[in-house]
Amino acid sequence: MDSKYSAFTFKVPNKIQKPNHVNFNGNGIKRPRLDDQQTKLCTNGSVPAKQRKLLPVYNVRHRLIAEIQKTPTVIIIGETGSGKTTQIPQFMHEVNMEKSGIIGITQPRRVAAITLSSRVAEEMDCKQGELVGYTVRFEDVTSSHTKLKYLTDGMLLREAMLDNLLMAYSIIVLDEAHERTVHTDVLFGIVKQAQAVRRMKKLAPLKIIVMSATMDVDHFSNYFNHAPVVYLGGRQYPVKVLHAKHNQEDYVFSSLVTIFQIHKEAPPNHDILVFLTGQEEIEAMANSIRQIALELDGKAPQLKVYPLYSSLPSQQQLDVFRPTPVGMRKVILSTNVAETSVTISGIKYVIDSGMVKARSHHPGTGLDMLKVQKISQAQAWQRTGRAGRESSGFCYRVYTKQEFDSLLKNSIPEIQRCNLTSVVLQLLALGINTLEFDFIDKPPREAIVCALEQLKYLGAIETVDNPGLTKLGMKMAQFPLDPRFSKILLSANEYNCVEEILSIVSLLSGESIFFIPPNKKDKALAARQKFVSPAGDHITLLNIYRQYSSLTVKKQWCQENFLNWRNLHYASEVRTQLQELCRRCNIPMSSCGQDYDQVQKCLITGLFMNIAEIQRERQYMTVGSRQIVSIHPSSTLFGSQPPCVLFTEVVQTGRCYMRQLSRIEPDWVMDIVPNFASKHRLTAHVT
DNA sequence: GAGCACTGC
Repeated sequence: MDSKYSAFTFKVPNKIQKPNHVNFNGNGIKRPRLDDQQTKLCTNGSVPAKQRKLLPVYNVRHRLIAEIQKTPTVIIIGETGSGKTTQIPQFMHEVNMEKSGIIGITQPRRVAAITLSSRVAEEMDCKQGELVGYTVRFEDVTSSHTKLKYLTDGMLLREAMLDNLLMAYSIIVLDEAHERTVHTDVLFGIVKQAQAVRRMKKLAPLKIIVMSATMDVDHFSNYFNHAPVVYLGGRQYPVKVLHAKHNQEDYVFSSLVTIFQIHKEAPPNHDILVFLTGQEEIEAMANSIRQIALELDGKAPQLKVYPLYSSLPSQQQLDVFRPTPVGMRKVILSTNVAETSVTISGIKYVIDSGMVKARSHHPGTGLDMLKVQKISQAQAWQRTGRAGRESSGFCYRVYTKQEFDSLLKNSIPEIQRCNLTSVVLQLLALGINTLEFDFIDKPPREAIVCALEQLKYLGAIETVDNPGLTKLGMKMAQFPLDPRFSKILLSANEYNCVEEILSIVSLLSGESIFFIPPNKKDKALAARQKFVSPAGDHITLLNIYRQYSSLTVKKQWCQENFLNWRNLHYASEVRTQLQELCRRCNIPMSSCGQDYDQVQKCLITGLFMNIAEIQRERQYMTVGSRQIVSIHPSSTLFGSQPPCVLFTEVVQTGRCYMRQLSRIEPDWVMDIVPNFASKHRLTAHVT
């Protein structure tokens, strides 16, 4: 019970019986509708039917097609439920707009690409992979007959690296553009350039369709040379928005109080979705709710509480989707996974804490920060919309209208707050200097220069001022990895440990394989102890992977050992893919057996910028950027104090924590990267 | 001493 929320958990039952109430204003706050002055091609929106003909977009298909045919680029703004993503590609195909090419429709997420493709294949009465197909990592369900291809934006970016004019496509639809993922943002520039070059060279034209749910369309339109904008109505039910009347000091507490205000009055089976910021907060609130609900026994419907966050094992995530038993109420406590990635039916009430945990990158120090911060207005509306998917609903904002008005209109695009090393390398592979790239929103120049400097250190480019790719850099760009990991993999043969590095890099490039349930922490840690190596986290990961891959019945073993099967399985698929790429690069397989020093030395070839030396009791300083850092409590090295460590990343939460680390010898650094070591005066603890 | 938003190749 050492959680920072534990005190809170016990106070709540007393507090809640006092007249402690969050007052909400409900007077006429309406979602800003699409401007009625604009051409609105669609109005109808209430018929709940499966058939295509009843989708709002169907009635306007002729005008829509005419509009798309007129200009090379069109922006389509459509509300949820307009049917734009499934129908518009079909309409275009019906009039053979793609001619001899194909229609590519990008999605930010894998599942979306797969499910959309399967729905459209069904509607067109064909098998997936024939006329309609999809391409995501590890899965290419397309054939030479495929005309409608749903794919992740990252996948299209990979394809652009083989052909930057994207000649296979005659139409590219960039869907969910408002999400502004790094990949979508880069694609904006790539397709815009491909379209211009194809026109200039008199090649087959490329039509671009940008689909978004945002109202802020001028930005997109201006970027694409004032492309026309088409508006589509949706089929969203009205949601009544209520704001807190007074400022709330504690969004967690206010959310909790609001849950019970609703619970005491709302009819059973009206489910509640609460947006919070992270695992610990969610689990703590789940406990509070369960305790309070006990005291309400008989006075309100029975409550079922479901935490929801992405590191939850799949089975527990699936529980959320089971229909609520009659006479009961479901309360789902979710991170922002429920904003876009996961859709739950039956939600009548949304409680919006107004907060989100977000990662931001600081180019100068190379540090990442994970900070709870205020959401944007667009995000607030996205959350609100989750209450109106099947019928009208309510959204309780645990913050005032004034606070809402003071929020940013849109979230800062990812490209302006992430590490750009990968992007810069990929653009270079496309022959583009990032400093000159036509971004819709430019990332800070400093961030680009830092990325170039890092690539120089890794040996991927000639110089920062003349960033031509080296032979090594070209190879690195082929790997779907952080450039530092690509470098490590490409060095592995020198250290005779390609097998081992393949495993470690695959595990590092996915999500955590450990699942530590808050109530069984001791058992989970004891289970992990069986794999722990004194060398640190990287070798511990290797130990786990070696055992995992030797087993035939893996799922049960994972469960017994508190390991996340889904993530381990994913890592094994990554590993297969990387192994194939190694084969194509003529890297022979090799293994160092138990000689783990080889593995550790190899890791230094890519992570030498991430070395820290002990300064005093439990306090470390990074060698390059001179930052004070500590060992993250999740590390197997937490508790020990090795003089010199190599880490995978630093994340600042409260303090700056190094995550995924290995103990190393300073001498190794001198040998492997002598220039770096002497430049930064590595203190080589001579004994 | 004390903590892990979310995607994606």
